[in-house]
Amino acid sequence: VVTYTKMIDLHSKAGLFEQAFDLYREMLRVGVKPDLVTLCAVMDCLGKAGDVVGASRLFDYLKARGYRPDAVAYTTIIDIHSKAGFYQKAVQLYDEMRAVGLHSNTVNYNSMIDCYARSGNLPAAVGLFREMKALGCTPDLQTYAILMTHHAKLGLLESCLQLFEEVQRAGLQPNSIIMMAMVDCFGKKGKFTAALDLFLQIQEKGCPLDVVCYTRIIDICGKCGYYDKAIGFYHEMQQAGVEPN
RNA sequence: UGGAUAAAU
Repeated sequence: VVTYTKMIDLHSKAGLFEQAFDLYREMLRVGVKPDLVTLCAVMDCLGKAGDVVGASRLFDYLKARGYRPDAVAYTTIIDIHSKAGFYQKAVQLYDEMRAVGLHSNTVNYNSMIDCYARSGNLPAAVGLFREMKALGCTPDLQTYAILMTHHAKLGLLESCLQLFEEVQRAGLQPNSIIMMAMVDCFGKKGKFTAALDLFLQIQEKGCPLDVVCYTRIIDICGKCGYYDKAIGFYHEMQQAGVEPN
């Protein structure tokens, strides 16, 4: 069962959904009984393949068959609904998780914080962030990345800066996602010089910049009217060995 | 030995 589960997961992560499902059918055919971990991997695969209904049905099925979903199983199905835009259903599943006595862990909080923020309820997202800290659940870099990204999208510079300070106070190493959220936020506020300065700092520090980072600085340059700089970064990107997509 | 969470256009 461990081998089949790992194989299903590997194919799913490689985007080979049909082959992942084939492996699941094969294990059933040869009489290997899937456990909760297997079903979780299959749910995740269904979700990534865009079949939210299928994932949801599998979750209901597994409960009906007597499997007891753990926090990972709930996070899997919650996140599938959240990413597909079914926020209410995600929150409903989150409530159910807590109702059955399961505790949120950092990953579960991260997923729910993102869910609330995506749904447009940033106060609820921040509320969960406070709750996790109050309950002794340590936010990680991803927690901050999620919060900073959403604050940046709304141009909430003060909050973004506060979160950035908190990252450093927590002794976490800001990565390019964290840094780019700050760049975005400056750009959103029309503080082009600050955005550009920070981006140059990231470059100087040798922080790995990928096509997403370059596309964002190009976009910011363009939106601020600095067309020459936009083209400049486009060339710089290629000189750095990053291919445009 | 296996499962869940973060950024652009």
